Amino acid sequence: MNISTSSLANTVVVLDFETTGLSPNQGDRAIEIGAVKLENGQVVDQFQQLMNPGRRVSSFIEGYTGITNTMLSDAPSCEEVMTDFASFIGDANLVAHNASFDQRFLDAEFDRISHRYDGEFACSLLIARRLYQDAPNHKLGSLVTYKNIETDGVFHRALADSEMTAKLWLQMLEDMKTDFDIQSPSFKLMQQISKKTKAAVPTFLYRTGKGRA
DNA sequence: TGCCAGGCCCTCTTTAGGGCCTT
Repeated sequence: MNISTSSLANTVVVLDFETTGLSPNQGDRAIEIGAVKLENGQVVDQFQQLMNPGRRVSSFIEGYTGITNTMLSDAPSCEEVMTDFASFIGDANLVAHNASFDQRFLDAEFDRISHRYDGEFACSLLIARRLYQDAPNHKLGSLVTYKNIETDGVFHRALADSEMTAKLWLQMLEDMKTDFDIQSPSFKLMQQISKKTKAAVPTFLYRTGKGRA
């Protein structure tokens, strides 16, 4: 493995979209993308950009995100922003909270610019449901409180949410070290966890930590 | 007019239904 490949293997981009609604299949578009790049557990870069979806957003979305039609009127197009974002992520693996949602919008927006990427997704929500089975719920904000993760108090903006998700991701890696003696949890291992039943995860992690997987 | 997401996951399940998550 050469140096660049080795570096890529340890690079993860944690991302979050703000959008006009819940479904690109129903015509919804991205209005903001935020992301942080992690290398070997350290934040090395970040990305945040509003984008103009070409139509007005609802008052619900204005209230939910704080992103107004006025703010979007001067923003570059989705196509411009997503072209820049494609360069930012490269082929790194990706993390998001409820990743199926962000993956749908990433794929839909990349389709519009005919861009393909090779990275794979891991879902912090699915992993948290398995690792933190005693949490009151698994909303991002609730998990941040549950794990005493420091925030700046901003929610539902793309960069702030991606930063919180990145901190949650690193916390989960740390907890796997302390609770299951897994010193360097790989991205693949995290994906494996998200696909196992909740009941099977503790035994799986115990055996992995003891090198018996 | 009325409807409108999609995937995961649990259970009073599997020939189903509904809550949880994301905006």
